[in-house]
Amino acid sequence: MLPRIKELLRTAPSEQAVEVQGWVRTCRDSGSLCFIDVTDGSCLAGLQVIAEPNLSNYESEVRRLSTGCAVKVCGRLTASPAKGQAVEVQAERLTVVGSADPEIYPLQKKRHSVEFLRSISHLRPRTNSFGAVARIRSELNFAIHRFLREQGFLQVHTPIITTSDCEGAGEMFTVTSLNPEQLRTPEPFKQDFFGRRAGLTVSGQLQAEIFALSHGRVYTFGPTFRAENSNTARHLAEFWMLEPEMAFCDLTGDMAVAEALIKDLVAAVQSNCAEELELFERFVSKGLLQKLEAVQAQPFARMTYTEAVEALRTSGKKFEFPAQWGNDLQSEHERFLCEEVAGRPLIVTDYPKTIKPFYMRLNDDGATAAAMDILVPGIGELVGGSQREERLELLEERMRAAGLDLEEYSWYLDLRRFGSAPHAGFGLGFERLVQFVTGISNIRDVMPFPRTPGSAPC
RNA sequence: UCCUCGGUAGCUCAGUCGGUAGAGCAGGUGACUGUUAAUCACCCUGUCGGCGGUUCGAGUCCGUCCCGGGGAGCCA
Repeated sequence: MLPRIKELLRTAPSEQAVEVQGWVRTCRDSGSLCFIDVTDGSCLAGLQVIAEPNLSNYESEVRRLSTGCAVKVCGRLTASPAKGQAVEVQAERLTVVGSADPEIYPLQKKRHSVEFLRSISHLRPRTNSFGAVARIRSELNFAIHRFLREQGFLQVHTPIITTSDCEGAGEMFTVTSLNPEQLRTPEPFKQDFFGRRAGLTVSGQLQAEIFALSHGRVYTFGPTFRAENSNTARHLAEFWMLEPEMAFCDLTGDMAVAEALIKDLVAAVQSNCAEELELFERFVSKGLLQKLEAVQAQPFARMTYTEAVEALRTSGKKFEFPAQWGNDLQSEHERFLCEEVAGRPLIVTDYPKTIKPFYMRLNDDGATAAAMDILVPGIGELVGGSQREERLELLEERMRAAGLDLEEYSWYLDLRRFGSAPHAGFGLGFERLVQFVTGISNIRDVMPFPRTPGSAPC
């Protein structure tokens, strides 16, 4: 395969023959020559192509090139005499592979608003910033698998179509092969494909627990679906979630893995996507690089829920909803604790059992659960996790209290009947991680094809 | 879903007291031997989100619906 622009930019120029295929970002006609900035998506910087009138199609095609055209360039890699780039390509042949009518091509050689780009999700990956997001996203994806593999984790492919509702995780999309008329019958799902109601997964946790209790350290990482009518900058109806699950692990071990993971992932982007981070530092989020440095510099801050409530009540700061033990923390509370009290990622632990789902392990105080949330500046909750209740009687009690049918979850209870072991895990919102690392404020701009209430264009 | 602010040229926006709309950028044509969001000159650009109402007259006022931003709830 031909070397990509990312490699060519690092190659010492010696008039060697090269071939480049990509898209025109800008084209400047300066009298007797054209400067064409070509990108192939491999990196942020484009490759400058010099086209002179000796090209056979100079007047007919080259001078008319515009943003978005697909081109193939054959030429020689030379040292650039001007500032701005070390190397450039002296074109010997330039073929227009696909034109892009500048009268109607939506992308211009100027900055566009993210709202406008969101309306053309099929073209926005061609822009500098969305191209950079895509590369960082891919880097983070790879780093997740690499890190967990290094730590001895096994990846489990948990089902996308599921019949078990991970209570507390949100509304499920129903999956059915029935037509709308059949759905109006009294008990429609008995006639449905699976003979019972099925839906798109809201979490792979319960199935991950199965493999944690056979393989020790496992993770599931895939698309997750929530049919919530959430209209915020940090929720999607379809998103990616990483869920590690570890046997013989308590909440302390759970937090240690989550913290080490986040630090490693941030480091991977810092060393492999430095250009992209600089772009976001300059144009998206001033202070981003410093914020990421702060992640590495010291251990994450930690406090219990009870301490958090106390800190909020004695802070002297006025909140729209005053903190009160027993109520969940409000967004304003989380922001204050994380951004102003801690000034770095913060882990809040041991929430009241009444505001947490049935599977979280009851603490010895009988009032709190072994839960932990990792809050990060600018985003809020990045990770939610817990030690799971491994004691059969206590789990059954919690399930009955939550009004769940124990028969439905008999397989889950079997895990406690046979060879039960302490285990813990967490869920990390992948898009929120991409938001945190890039400083991009709206989650719709870190997802290639965001799905939100009323919007799923392509 | 609730609160709030918006929707005017391809994009970003201005538009006063109700009197049939304007700027920058982009685009077009030309000039220019090294440009970096090139520069300079000239030119083009409108269902003022949709529907209904008030009025002699609505981009402007009223109602309603749609779409978007910010905040909240739910959570990753």
